[in-house]
Amino acid sequence: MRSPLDTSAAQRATAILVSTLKRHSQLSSADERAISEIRPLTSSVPRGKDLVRQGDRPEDSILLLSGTLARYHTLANGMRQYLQLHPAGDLPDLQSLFLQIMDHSLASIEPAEIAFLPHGELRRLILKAPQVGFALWRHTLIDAAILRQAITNQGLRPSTERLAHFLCERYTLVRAMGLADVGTCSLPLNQQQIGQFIGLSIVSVNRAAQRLRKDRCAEIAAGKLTVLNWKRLSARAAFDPMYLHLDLHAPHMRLAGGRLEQE
Amino acid sequence: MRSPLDTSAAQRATAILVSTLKRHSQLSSADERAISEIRPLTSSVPRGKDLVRQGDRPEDSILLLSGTLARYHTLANGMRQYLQLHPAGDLPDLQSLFLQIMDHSLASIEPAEIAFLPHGELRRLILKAPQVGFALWRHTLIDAAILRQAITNQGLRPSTERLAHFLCERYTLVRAMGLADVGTCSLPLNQQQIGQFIGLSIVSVNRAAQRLRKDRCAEIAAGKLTVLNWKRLSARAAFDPMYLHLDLHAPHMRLAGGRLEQE
DNA sequence: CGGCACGTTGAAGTGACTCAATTCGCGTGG
DNA sequence: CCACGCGAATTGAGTCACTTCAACGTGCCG
Repeated sequence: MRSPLDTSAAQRATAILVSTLKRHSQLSSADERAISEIRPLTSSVPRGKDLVRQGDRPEDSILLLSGTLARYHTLANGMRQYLQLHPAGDLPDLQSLFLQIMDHSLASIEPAEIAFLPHGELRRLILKAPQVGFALWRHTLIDAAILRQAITNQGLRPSTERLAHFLCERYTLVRAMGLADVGTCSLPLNQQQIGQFIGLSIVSVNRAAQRLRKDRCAEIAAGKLTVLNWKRLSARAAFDPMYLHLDLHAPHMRLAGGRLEQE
Repeated sequence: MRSPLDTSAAQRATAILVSTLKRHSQLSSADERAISEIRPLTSSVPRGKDLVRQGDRPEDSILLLSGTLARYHTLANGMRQYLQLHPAGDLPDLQSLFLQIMDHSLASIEPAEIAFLPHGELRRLILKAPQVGFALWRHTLIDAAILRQAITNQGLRPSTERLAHFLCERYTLVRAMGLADVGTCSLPLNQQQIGQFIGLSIVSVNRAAQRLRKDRCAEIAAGKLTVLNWKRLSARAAFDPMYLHLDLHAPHMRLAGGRLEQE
């Protein structure tokens, strides 16, 4: 499954890692050089495959090069709760670097390309370039901030507002990754899965989505989210992107097609 | 408010920090010495006071010496969602070391003693003793694991099971801190606040608590949780403490009064 | 004694759930 | 080309868990 050492693939991976970390952290050129010395193995996975399972003890952390991954919990009765949706560029199980046992699973939602960053190499990298360590740490802290919002979203918001918030977050994150056109981004989930993210039944997701569509806020169709009116959508969700700790004025946010606040 | 430099208070604080980190991480004696060189300021706060607010940019992280703190979100409409309850020994806003802006608030639930660990000193400590940095990082990762469980708890479990899970987590964490007698621990929350933790109305909390009491699982009264039958309680919650990433066989777990699994 | 915070209870309302049927889009095979 | 199957979206109907509202009990403290 894992491809043999391939220099160009490794370079692509480290370049993606650098740009992901630069989204929220400053790196010196020495830091970047240190990162580029990692030689990760890369691999392709089809849709719907578990990369890591609850109870596993992984020896590498995953960098997502393309596609979409998601983390989830499974209860004994088989019910599933999705925890986080990871767009390309993300580091979906960095925590396994310091937590031996996986307390959740990680699956591919779309076909994906991934790079395996061996824990040993990561530790060496962090010792050699502490600022890179801080950037990685910050990355895990932003993850935690996103989890906190998910708690509040589920605890306090009724279905339509809850869905709206979920969509706002997704759109903003994909935009931040520089992967979205204006007013639209991929959302490779069916209504069942969206429900498992935000704690709603499939029927409720459907009706909430219809309300958002009828009110010309947003539209979900064919694995794509279309934002019809960002102002209305984000207002409905009471969405404040502060918790994502992104630099919303950074070039990549502007490049991605203009005013996040408007339209 | 902050007391002047006091050597013995600082020593107490660093000792608590060491024992907290040792709960999940190994520290060399050199690491411990490096930690003990921190000279934090300490302070007492009454019940119900915000230590840090959403939007603040703190310059130190807080170590809780005694009492209880909680983190929470506030929505524009004034609704409150509690996110995490921190027993003595915990580091409730370590993330501010790398995330400039607070995306949530931190308040005292009980009168508390706290130590302020200046970010600058923490960064120096981490550079000097990387293993301490790893331990602190691990601490924030366990926090994230707890947040993930909270999402699943709210998304998947009905009221009684949800409350049961909340109680199991609280009991296990306080036990791990070595602060609980057998079968009982402090829970300085009223039913309103419990509801704001687990996303239930005060009435539902009341009725869920009654069911747990009637079924001889657990009892909540006067700021105290009494576990009547751990097996039944944890089974009802489908509670698996793995996500807390504690060493359940460590001496402090045994010292705290015996078999966590039983009675 | 009065006030207050907290817990408890009953009753009525409702948002979300389950169940079940129908429709839609799309790829596949006859 | 059309029939078919299948997964996903949609819809309606009935139910239920949790909510809100409102009242009342209880213990504590000034």
